[in-house]
Amino acid sequence: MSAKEAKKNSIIESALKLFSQNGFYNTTIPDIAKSMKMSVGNMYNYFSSKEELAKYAIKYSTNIIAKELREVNNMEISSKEKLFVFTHKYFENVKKSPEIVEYFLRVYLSNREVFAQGCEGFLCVGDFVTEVMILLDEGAQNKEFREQDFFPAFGMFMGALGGFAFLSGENVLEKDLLEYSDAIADNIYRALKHEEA
Amino acid sequence: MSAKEAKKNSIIESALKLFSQNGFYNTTIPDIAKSMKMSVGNMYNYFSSKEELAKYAIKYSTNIIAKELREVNNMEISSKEKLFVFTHKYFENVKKSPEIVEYFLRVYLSNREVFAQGCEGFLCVGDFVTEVMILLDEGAQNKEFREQDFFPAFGMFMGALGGFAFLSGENVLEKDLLEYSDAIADNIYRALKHEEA
Amino acid sequence: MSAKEAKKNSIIESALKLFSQNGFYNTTIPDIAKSMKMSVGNMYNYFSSKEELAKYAIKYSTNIIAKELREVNNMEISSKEKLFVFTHKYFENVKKSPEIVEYFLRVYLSNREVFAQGCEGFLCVGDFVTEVMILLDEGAQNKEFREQDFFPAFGMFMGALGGFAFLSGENVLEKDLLEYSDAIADNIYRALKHEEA
Amino acid sequence: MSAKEAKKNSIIESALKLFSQNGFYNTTIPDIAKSMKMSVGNMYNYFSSKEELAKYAIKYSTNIIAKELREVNNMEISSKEKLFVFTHKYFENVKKSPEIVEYFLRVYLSNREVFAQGCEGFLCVGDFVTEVMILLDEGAQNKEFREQDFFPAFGMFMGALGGFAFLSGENVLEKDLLEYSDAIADNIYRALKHEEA
DNA sequence: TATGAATGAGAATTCATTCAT
DNA sequence: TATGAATGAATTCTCATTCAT
Repeated sequence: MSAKEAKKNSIIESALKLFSQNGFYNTTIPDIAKSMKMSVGNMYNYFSSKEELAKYAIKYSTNIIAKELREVNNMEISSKEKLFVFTHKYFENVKKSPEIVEYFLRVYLSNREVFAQGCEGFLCVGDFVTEVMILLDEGAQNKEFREQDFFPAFGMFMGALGGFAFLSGENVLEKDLLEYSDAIADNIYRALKHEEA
Repeated sequence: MSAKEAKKNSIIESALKLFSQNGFYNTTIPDIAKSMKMSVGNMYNYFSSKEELAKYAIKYSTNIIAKELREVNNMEISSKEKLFVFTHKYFENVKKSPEIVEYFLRVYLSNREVFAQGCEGFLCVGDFVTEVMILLDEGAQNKEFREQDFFPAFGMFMGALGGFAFLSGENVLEKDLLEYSDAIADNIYRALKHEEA
Repeated sequence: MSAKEAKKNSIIESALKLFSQNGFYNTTIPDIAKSMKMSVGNMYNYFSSKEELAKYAIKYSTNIIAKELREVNNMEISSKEKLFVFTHKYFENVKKSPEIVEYFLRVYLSNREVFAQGCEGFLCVGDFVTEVMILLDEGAQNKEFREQDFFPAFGMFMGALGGFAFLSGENVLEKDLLEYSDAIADNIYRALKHEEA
Repeated sequence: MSAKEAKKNSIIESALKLFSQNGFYNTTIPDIAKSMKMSVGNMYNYFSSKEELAKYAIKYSTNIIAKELREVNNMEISSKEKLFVFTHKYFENVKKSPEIVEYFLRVYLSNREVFAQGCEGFLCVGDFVTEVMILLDEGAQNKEFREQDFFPAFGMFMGALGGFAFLSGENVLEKDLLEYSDAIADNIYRALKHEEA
């Protein structure tokens, strides 16, 4: 990775944090520049616009989560176990780097206009969606999960994880985030599993 | 309801639509005024600021959904049936008036700074949260649902419904929204129910 | 003319002066606002962009010159006399309101990109071009002027008048502008007239 | 000419093209550097500022036209013939290298502020002006041209040629530029010549 | 109540120029 | 001589809010 690439990534990480904390429209380029201790003008040597930066950021954060799930998918364990392991890793991530998931929830999902050009369909989050599909497909082929339409299963999986990350961000939870991990994985598992499984 | 109250509500409905379509920061007061065929100045006779209007809007839309769920809660049917009936009504709402749910998902959940003062905790969405609690509590007391922590159950319920409304808004679904209703209610039910139920 | 129309015209006049003195790119919206003693934001209640203002200005200044020439064209005098009378009136204008002609020469002719959209062909200066055509055509029909292609005659007419306005703007002339009027009209007339005329 | 001189000239030629196409303010130093395949920083080893480059460019383009006219002035032909020959050569230039004349018309004449320091009076275009003076003076001494003030004669000569180059640049001409050459030279000649000539 | 002109503090972006390498 | 990252002031345009009418 060239020095310029490294700096680009470093800017993305800073932007990710600021965007997820303050929102896209309340984060200014000077804010990001200041957090990087660089000048406003120089920012534009790395990204041609604020929107472009936001698009790089969603790809960056998606890759991190996708990589996590890919590793789990590659493990030699049952689909049920994969569900529990990934849920746990996911919440660890939310605890350690909340900006990654919050960026997805609060910036990407909510500011369609920013990502309209260049992130059509699942273009910018496809890596992660693909891994979720793999997890669900495998489980169905194993007979661990019921056969069901992709969308309800996907919506339930993402909704349960995303919804909880939201609650965590709102600081309304009474216990540590990780203490809920198994209960949530269990809910998802029960929703997906074969009746008699 | 006074004439003024009626006009206020009419402004809220217009704002709800515009905010949910274009986002809070891409909807201007002149936009709202124009959609109401009234002057900007006059808008301020009804709401003291854009933020105040946004707060009224979240209460307004929450009430609609809460009322829907309250009616279901008051029915003389099993908790399982309540789940299915409400899910169906919810998706009917999403189809008929997507702005109500989209406002919650894309404006309220994603622009914390706007609602920070005045909507602390569940202050602005409490009516709905309360009804969800009632639904879950009753199910547990019936022994239809397992005993479990409120948050995982709540997050899963909201996440599954919210997540699907998102997918619907993204136009990625292959079938009509209502055709998914039972599958989603079923997923939620399976997650919540007693093992042997 | 509404009060708003009047103010619009007053802004155009101010802008015309500043643009012609300092050029399009060295005149800022704050400059124009300051010259009008109004705020920057309010400027945009009258013109949606700096370019739009520039386009209004070329139409405005063209109309003034075109009106002058139309009056001359309507006089009951020979084409030769029209040439002399208009040249004189034109230089009076250059002396009295140099911004009108200078805007044409230094802003309109030299910043094609600004006028590209909306002033195609002679769209924004057509009024004046039409009058020149009438003058030349009439002279040809009178047999006062030779038959010749429109473009060489037009280029010579405009070039001689425009070129001199430039020299005047450069402050290189030794005598008062008006003292050159007859000599210039005479040059143009000699170029256009019938040999034996 | 040293290697450095050669590169300087090569930069000037590139800049001339870009300035005349896009205008002074819409041509950036990075644009010029890119067209030269060199770095911005290195550009400043050749020219201390953008303005300095623009001043070199006007001298460069003036020299080309002046040289053309000087050659004609040195021919052993009548003043009338010189007028026709030069007009033809001038339009050949406009066709072959429009940037040279367009630079004069669209950059030099219209951006006084850029050339204010260093090109006072005719300092940067003097070579050409001198040759025009020689042409006009000789004609007057020959008795081919009328005695008349320098400025009206000069303005008409430059105006007719410049005006036509403009029309050519606007792509409004119906025939090939060179087909107008004699008609234009004829107009100029008729304006300047002795009555009985 | 109602109007819409007016304000002015910001926002994103550009670009001539410098400077460390 | 050559590179291109870095600087930061300047520019256009936006918009919530106010206020005279």
